[in-house]
Amino acid sequence: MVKADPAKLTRRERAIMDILHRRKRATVHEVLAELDEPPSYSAVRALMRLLEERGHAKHVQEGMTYIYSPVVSGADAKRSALAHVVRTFFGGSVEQAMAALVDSSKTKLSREELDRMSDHIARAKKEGR
Amino acid sequence: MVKADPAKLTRRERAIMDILHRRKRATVHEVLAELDEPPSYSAVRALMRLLEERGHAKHVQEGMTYIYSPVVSGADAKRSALAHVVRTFFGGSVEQAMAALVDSSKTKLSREELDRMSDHIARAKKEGR
DNA sequence: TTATACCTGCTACTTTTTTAGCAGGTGGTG
DNA sequence: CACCACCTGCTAAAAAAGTAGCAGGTATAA
Repeated sequence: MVKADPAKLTRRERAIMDILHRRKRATVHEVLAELDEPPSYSAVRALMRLLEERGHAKHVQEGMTYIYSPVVSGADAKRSALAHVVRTFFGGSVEQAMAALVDSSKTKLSREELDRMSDHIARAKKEGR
Repeated sequence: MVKADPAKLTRRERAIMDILHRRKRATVHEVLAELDEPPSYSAVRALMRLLEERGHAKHVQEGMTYIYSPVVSGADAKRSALAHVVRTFFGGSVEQAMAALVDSSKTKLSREELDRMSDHIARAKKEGR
């Protein structure tokens, strides 16, 4: 049932999909501009066509150009990407993952952000009861 | 300076490295057993040798067999994997990532876990102040 | 209309990845 | 010792990925 398994992506394909997820939507040129060691325009185009064919991306036409975006919804992509990291690097422990998340960026988190995070957890506690 | 950039991993290489990260250490057989659509024993062996050659993995010999493990420290790998997900799927917002983390597994998080998570945030607040 | 500057589709080629299997070594067991 | 059951190293070939460039279409402006 899972047609577009992200684990099956090629190196370049993965790089491109990451960009699409980051930007939500992008033209071939935009993708090309963000790629490391960028190949030719033509090569990127071919890959994006392939990604579409395999069900990872889709496009809409706007004027003459194609605007690509990921086919899995943002929410689903987020969930599965997080789940994969939690499973692979944190032995499945959400708690440990969260701790790492808070610590690794300690300096960058404002008081307000931390407050909102507390709230969020408090809410989860209440709902989960 | 970064010799072993995880973004440069091949599809199979990535799958193997994920297993190594998950298990911390593994023999060729153990890796083979966890691979989807497993290739031959020989193929896995070749890949693991390659991974080592390229600086992603290392091995120690135990008796007659090699035990492989990732070369980057667990802590570093965790950090960079999380950072990548946060950047790619959450526009760099740690807060949003955390919210997704809490929500996506709401049912599975025990009261105790949520409490410890709150504590962790509280501690970060104090330290960061 | 003609030229220019975009864009996509496609095909063929090169390079890298992925794979299998042979060669050879080590240790245990009868 | 001779045999069996493991293990790794290596080579070569198949398969997949990555790439370039030609063909052709559409809009815009002179």
